[in-house]
Amino acid sequence: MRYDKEHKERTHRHVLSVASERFRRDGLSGVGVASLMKDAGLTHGGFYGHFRSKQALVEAVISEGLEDTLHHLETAATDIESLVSFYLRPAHRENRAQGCAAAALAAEIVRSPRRTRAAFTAKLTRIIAHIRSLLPDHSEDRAQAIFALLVGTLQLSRAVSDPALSDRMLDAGREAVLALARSGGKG
Amino acid sequence: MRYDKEHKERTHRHVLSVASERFRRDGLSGVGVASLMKDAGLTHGGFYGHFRSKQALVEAVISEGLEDTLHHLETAATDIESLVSFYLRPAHRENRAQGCAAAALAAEIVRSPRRTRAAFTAKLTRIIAHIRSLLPDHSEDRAQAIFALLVGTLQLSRAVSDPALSDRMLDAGREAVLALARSGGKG
DNA sequence: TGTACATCAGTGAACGCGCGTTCACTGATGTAC
DNA sequence: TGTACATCAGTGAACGCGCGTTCACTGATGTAC
Repeated sequence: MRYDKEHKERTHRHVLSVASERFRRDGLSGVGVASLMKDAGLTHGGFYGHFRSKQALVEAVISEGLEDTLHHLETAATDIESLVSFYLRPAHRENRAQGCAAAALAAEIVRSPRRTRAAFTAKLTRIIAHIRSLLPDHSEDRAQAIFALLVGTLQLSRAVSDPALSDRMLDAGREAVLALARSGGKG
Repeated sequence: MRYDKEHKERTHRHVLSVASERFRRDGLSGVGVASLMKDAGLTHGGFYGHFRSKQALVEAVISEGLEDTLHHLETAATDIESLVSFYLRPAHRENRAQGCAAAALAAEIVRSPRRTRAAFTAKLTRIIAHIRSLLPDHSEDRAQAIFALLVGTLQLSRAVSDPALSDRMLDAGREAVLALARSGGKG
């Protein structure tokens, strides 16, 4: 099976994309290499032709996943109202696999090696910078708090078993983000 | 080895307490039954004399852990300023094992069976009710948003690899919670 | 244009290991006589 | 008070399974002649 020049690169991206969805849905430790490669339509042995280890894949997924989230925010959210409606909409709560990587993976990133957390930090900084650009006073502190509020609200709304409470939390989160955007930071 | 009447109950509580710390530190799927029982000073076989399954332990830990968090908030936080200083202090960020169970376990609770999420929801409701009681307007929406902001801020501050950014996020979170408490909910 | 060969992405058996769970067993001690 | 026995919390070997990783191999096809 010899393939054309771009074949391997395409497969690499495909595995990365499948991994990105599976990790967000089932967690970093909830997805095995074999099951992941099966989902990608390949056998497990081929994995190591694309990534040095599972940890290397995790790192790549975190970079890719947050880059993705950043891209979504940049295109869908050109003002704070659309940001908050985009991020805290019920469809986002229901769709973990394609949703925000920070919200899905934060807890496991905490337990990851420094290198992985550095990759996360780099992307997070850019997401916060985008939010900052949407704020009337461009407050860095407020942008940080707003993203934390978005992530926390999405996570809790997903964890809760009562749909009415979950909906209400999304609404409360939306209102609170707008209040924070209005009130301005401390600096 | 026959023991006095309360011996088994004491062991049960001890295993639960060790599990509670280990789960918060290493995640629900990062702690095996054998390693957990070794930490508790016992052998793995004895586990099933105390819990029906690992999932049953997880449920118990979530209930216990959030009850604990509620208790801490009730005793340490009698106004919104002390709540926010208590929750977002650096020592809390550093001490996952004894810290807020909601922040440590939310991501994995999302993927847990309905029963487990119901246990979480029950305790979460009570935590929010306590925060609500500290707010000038007793706004339920604001209380929900404030807890989401606390959880999100703690998680992100733990995930980030840059200590200065992490400190700043705690500060920004504190300021934002106070702003939310002041500005009042939508209702 | 036709043939021989080198390439290399992907295959799948095998590795040692830890997982959750079961179960026949141990042995210290409370209780019955 | 002394002895025989029942109790039962805890032990540790064993189960089937999936984990991450390695490696000798396959075989379709681009390239050299």
